[in-house]
Amino acid sequence: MTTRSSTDAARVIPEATVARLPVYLRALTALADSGIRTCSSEDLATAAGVNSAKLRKDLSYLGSYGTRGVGYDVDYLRYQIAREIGVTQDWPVVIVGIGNLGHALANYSGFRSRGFRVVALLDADPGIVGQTVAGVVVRPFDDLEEIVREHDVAIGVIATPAVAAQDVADRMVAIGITSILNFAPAVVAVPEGVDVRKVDLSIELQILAYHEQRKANGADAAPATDGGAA
Amino acid sequence: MTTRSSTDAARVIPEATVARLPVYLRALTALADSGIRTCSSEDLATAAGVNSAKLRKDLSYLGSYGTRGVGYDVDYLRYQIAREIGVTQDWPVVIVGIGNLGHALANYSGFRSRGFRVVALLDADPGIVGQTVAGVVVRPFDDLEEIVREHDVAIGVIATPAVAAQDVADRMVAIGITSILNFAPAVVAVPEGVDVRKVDLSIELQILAYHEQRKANGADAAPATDGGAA
DNA sequence: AGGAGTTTGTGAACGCGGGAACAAAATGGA
DNA sequence: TCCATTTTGTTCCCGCGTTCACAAACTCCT
Ligand SMILES: NC(=O)c1ccc[n+]([C@@H]2O[C@H](COP(=O)([O-])OP(=O)(O)OC[C@H]3O[C@@H](n4cnc5c(N)ncnc54)[C@H](O)[C@@H]3O)[C@@H](O)[C@H]2O)c1
Ligand SMILES: NC(=O)c1ccc[n+]([C@@H]2O[C@H](COP(=O)([O-])OP(=O)(O)OC[C@H]3O[C@@H](n4cnc5c(N)ncnc54)[C@H](O)[C@@H]3O)[C@@H](O)[C@H]2O)c1
Repeated sequence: MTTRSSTDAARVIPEATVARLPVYLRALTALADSGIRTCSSEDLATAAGVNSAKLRKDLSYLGSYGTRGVGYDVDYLRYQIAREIGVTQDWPVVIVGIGNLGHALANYSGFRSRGFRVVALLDADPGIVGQTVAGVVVRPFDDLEEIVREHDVAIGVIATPAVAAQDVADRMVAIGITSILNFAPAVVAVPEGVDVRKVDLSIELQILAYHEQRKANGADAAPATDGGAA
Repeated sequence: MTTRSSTDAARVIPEATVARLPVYLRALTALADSGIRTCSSEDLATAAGVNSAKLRKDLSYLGSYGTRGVGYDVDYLRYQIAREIGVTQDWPVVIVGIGNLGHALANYSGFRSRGFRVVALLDADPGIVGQTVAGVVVRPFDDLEEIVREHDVAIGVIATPAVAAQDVADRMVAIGITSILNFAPAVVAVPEGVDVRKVDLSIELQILAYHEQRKANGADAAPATDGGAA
């Protein structure tokens, strides 16, 4: 049915590569915006902050879209990557939990420009339901099923407090959502076939703190005194 | 072999392990909050959403803090991990770019409870400077140096538009910040010795979209009935 | 046309991380 | 005291991902 390429059989793209494709896409868009029509793997790798060999290998999983001795056509490669990722059309997305973070997400213009469309904002708090955020009226959480069916939503965003995250995820899964982006600092368990990705500010900061501490101790050589082996 | 105390140098913790320690810490806090004093690696692994063998190996990099046949003392292990990460005291943090996202970050209570303290909010827009956000007055970006020196800040958060990210990062690095958490969808280059971690909503969504697309296309390529369930 | 220069695509080597499996250590009961 | 049970800490193995290095392919200049 879809653009089923005749040449490719069982093309499996490594997960690490998949995670970098959006970065390449962003870099290509930046290049295109500055009027550049063609670039080498070296150019693009620099813009994307990776090694050029890695970039070439990553792109090789998609196909041979470059020209030896020349490089890559920026627009063409950008389209190919967008197609591979699946963002040539917009994906409908629902956001659950319209608190501090939910407001910021609702107002985020980057959704639209990167292949996503927020079709609904949902919250369980009657005090928030009915408010207009970013031009969209917040609807009760119980409308989730109706909305998901109506817009054929496959991707849900959780921006509720941690205690509610698992419940919200369960409801999403029950209704047919198969991809979840979780901002709550909680591990959410989902059945096979459902993807969950997490964005956790505190974890990122703590990783930075760890390295920061090591930098400090490297000069200092004075780790905290340990209570000793009991 | 013998669990020499923590003052031993040469203890190199794999990056993948470092990234999971905060998750263990969170899980341990949750266990402690529900009154559990002791747990097995299996219990903790379940709470953290990982394999128990991996958990044990991760913890073994820190030392031998468990008791065979018994498990781990929740509070003790929690302290050890917190100490290893470096969050037994608070790290001062500055946030640059107090727009939609910056507001949400400023209002985020999770900073304080997880080892971080927001010492300043900065913005370049005179219309935003002087406003009070989360009880803190937004200061001009040019005050960065003064603030960093005064509070000995090592960690900076970038929540500006993408075009400003590199400039802000450069200023931060010049002033002595050595760890950056970047929310802007841009690759920021920094000198050796400075750590940058990125949080990118669009990338996460695009990764989900890729897999979502594969699930949809899988109908014509998938081998019979394994299809996602099971 | 042919050679020099460029740049891609990929084969191969290597190191890191994940997971199974097991020996070592601690508890508790007979 | 001694043995069965539990659970940790560690070893071994395998697969994935990164990087190097180079042949193939293309352009451009003479
Ligand atoms: N604010 C930040 O910058 C930030 C940063 C990182 C992580 N987080 C995490 O993101 C989540 C949201 O943070 P926040 O600051 O926006 O919190 P918040 O309390 O301001 O907002 C949470 C919203 O979720 C709604 N909610 C609660 N239970 C719900 C349920 N069962 N179904 C639907 N909606 C429900 C609440 O009514 C509220 O509007 C939290 O888990 C927080 O830890 C926030
Ligand atoms: N809003 C979201 O939910 C969201 C989600 C993901 C990523 N992001 C990214 O986070 C960043 C901020 O998003 P936002 O929605 O808050 O944008 P915003 O435009 O609302 O806020 C940006 C703020 O940065 C300030 N600023 C601009 N240049 C500056 C400079 N050189 N120095 C200091 N401050 C400067 C502006 O005055 C403004 O207050 C953007 O890069 C955006 O792509 C936002």
